[in-house]
Amino acid sequence: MYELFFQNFNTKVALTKEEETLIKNYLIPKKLRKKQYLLQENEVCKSYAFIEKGALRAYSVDDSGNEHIIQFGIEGWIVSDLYSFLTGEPATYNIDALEDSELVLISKTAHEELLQKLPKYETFTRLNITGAYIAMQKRLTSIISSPLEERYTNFTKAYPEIIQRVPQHMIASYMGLTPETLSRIRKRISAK
Amino acid sequence: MYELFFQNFNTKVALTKEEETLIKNYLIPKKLRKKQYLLQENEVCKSYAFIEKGALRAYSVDDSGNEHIIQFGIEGWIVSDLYSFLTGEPATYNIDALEDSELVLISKTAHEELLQKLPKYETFTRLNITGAYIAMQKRLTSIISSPLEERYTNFTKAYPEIIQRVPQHMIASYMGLTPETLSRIRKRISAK
DNA sequence: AAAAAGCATTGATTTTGATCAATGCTTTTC
DNA sequence: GAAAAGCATTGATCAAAATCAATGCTTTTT
Repeated sequence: MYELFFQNFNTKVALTKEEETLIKNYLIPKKLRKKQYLLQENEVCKSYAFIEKGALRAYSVDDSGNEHIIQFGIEGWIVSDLYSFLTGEPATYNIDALEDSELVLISKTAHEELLQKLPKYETFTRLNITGAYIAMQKRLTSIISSPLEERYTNFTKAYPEIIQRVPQHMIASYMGLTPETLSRIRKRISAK
Repeated sequence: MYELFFQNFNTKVALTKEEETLIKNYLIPKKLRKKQYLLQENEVCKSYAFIEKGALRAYSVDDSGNEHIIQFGIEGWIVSDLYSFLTGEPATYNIDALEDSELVLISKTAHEELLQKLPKYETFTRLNITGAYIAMQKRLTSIISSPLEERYTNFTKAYPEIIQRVPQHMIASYMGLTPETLSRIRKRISAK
């Protein structure tokens, strides 16, 4: 249990056995069946989740009722509505499972206590956010600067696993496109 | 000197006089005239900059030679090509001054030493990145989910200072639009 | 003070992606 | 194993933004 979590932690900051035990006391395991929610809009996000197994998505719903996928997550990734988690404001995202999944939850209070008690946990947190920031900045740059075909091929190169496991219309949503448009882009690409 | 920097630092993590002095030894002041570069594409980004005064922008240039503004920064903000700074890879962004500016530079080696020596500096760093992450996520969500008019009004509400100080065609670039389109959107909005 | 450069706006046209609609698969569900 | 739901694709039409082009202001530069 928590194998991947600690493997991931140790590649970022090496832990002693005692430290691992300390952290384990704060972790909460959670299983989610496909389509079940981890978080719903307007709830407060009370924990963030490390994905041990499975796949999830975070999405928002606009005024016209259309879903927009903000983020995917698979094994080894973290999903959350970070804004809600940190501020205590109601979440603007929904998070649900795309496959049966196993999560490790870190509650807000656990997070705060660990930050106090264990400097290595703060380092872990800092590195996680930094990585997430850089990934998101790449995505944003790609959206603003690159033509659609390139954006799609970049995505397939960067996240081949996601392409395998997620239906195409969700990739379209993630890219801010309709499924029809993505289908046509793929056709254009394969014509080359 | 460094007034705003330490004011900002202290609102995030309170420092003793000794700690301030320690940190001061690592800081490098830099003045930049309007249009001067802080960083150019393909250089390695060797420091990040806290803005004491002035305004800067980070932008990328695509294959067709078009500029795309990734980020603005004014007093109290941090600008950098974080990816290049952290990995040592060549920068993909250019950063230049939109006004005569005064910066506080923190070099890569200073950053690493401070992280080692001073836990409060790590907390400062973590909070900075977290804030930047949340701001960027809002921007991304807005791009994917909101109609253009709303995106523009959101932007004006969130960053009225930027609107005041930055020419409109740069706002358009930041939004991923042509100047003509933004002009027409503004016309539509004011017609209401 | 004149010339040049930068900027915002408007109009006409073209391109691109969204929308509406239908079809054929494949995967779930009962 | 039949019915239903979910999914990707294709075609036709519509809407939105980009592009091309021109004009009148400001602000810089010299």
